[in-house]
Amino acid sequence: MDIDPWGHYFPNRQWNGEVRRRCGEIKYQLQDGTTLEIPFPADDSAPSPELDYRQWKKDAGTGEEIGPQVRVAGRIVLMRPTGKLVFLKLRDWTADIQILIGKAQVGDRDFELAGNFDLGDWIGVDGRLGRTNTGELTVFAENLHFMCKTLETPPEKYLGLTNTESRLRQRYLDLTYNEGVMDTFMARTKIVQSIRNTLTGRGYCEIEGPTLHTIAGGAAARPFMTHHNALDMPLVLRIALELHLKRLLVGGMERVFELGRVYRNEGISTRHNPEFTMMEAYEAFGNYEVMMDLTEQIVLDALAATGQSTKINWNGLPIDFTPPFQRRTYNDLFQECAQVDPEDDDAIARLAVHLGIEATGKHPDVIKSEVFEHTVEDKLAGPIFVIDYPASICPLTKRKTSNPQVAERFELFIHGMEVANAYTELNDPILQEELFRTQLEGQADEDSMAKMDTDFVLALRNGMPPAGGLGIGIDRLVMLLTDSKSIRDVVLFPLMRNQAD
RNA sequence: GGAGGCGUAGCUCAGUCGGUAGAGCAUCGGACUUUUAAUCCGUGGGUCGUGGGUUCAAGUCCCACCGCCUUCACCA
Repeated sequence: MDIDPWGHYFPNRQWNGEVRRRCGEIKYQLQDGTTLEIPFPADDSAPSPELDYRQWKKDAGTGEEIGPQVRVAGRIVLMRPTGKLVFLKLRDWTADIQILIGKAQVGDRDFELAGNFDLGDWIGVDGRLGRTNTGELTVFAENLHFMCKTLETPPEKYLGLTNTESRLRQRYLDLTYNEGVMDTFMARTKIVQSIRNTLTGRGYCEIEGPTLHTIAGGAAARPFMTHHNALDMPLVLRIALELHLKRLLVGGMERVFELGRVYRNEGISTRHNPEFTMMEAYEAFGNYEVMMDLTEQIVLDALAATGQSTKINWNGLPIDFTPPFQRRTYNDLFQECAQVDPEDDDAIARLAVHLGIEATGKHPDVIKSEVFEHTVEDKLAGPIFVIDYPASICPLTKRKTSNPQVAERFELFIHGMEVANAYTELNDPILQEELFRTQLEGQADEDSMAKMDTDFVLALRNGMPPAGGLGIGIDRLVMLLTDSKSIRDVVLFPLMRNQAD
């Protein structure tokens, strides 16, 4: 075979999906020179079940279909050779399209080439768009272009690749051969793009902060540890975006956000991956009320960007995103779900013991928070903003002027999942230093907050404008908007252990 | 880390009471100019996750380990 299998250049390619949309251009030409319209809707790629295409063709008289000249490229996912004809199903990331290769039409040389095609090969085809006798939209090949060979056997043509481990370790096969996988990840990019558009549309600028930190701050999580050789300095991977974005507020970036990866050295589950994507946005002169409105807008825009209405299903459960989302105070929900007076620390401690929570030596608000997680969070079908948290569990949040025991914070819950977390940012350096110090007491060394971030306090001493701050877990939002049960379905390459030999 | 499930051909899966390792698809060879998971004829393909143990004999029973899934724990 004198065809270079690795070097064919194939410019000006049209996507298979676009080619399929052109099927309305096909004319059925009769022998007397007149033409008939093909009796299919222009956007319909499948034959109409009511119509017997063979019979229609017979009734219409002998003639031929003349479609536009098209050029397609993709991977061969199905091959049906029948003597001197070969039917292929060609797949690109927009759609599948059938190719018909006839020996008389493409010539001996290209037909010999077609005889060497394997499932999984990448090829390009020049030809005319038309319909076969059964009515299927097809490119009738005139020239073949061989692009790349696959050396591995593809998955089973009907059942696909179902083994979970193989799907994750060989995501490229999952993307190509399993229905809906590509759609989910395309939806993810649309959601991410939509979030950027929403924020930049409101005057935000996007920045890239450092991922290597000397102190892992902005959240309570165990960090991954690493080391810089030339500086002989221990470093940690960031667990949140917060503290550097606030430094930028100090510097005068009045609306700033980052959308990027954070790393937490903790357990793995259907809702946790060690590295995940977070979006944090900070708006000077805003507060948590402003951030609630922004959160709604981000979610609604993302729904629109993925072509969905405000009423969707997740995991068989309905979600109604019709704004405004419900807003309930922490204490109200506590009273309602835990059936205990949210002000009665003793009663809460008794309930904690009853629930099997270790209560001794903990701050009453910490106990309250754990009781809240046990009794309230699972019941929050949402979308619901839980607002006004106990101040002592919110070290980076501004207190209500009317009640310093309450922090201006909200979390957005949907079906028990925490999707967003936001507050009116604390910009009092004296109080911030004091709260860091309080956090230090009784905390284990590996806990990230157990280090005084004097550099951040110094930043605050230079004056941070009052601001609202918002964090959204992108992976969880994508899970909800793509009806995905597991975070592994929305992370292209989730962390896996070394493969067994 | 605890509990439960799973691991057999490239893929999807059977494998009985412990007694010669099986099927479909895919591969390879042949026939076929309108197929739709094409069809028909023929063909090759295995360290049964890894390592031990019991036994005359282990894919099967026992132990340890590796990996994946679920669930709990952990998790601002």
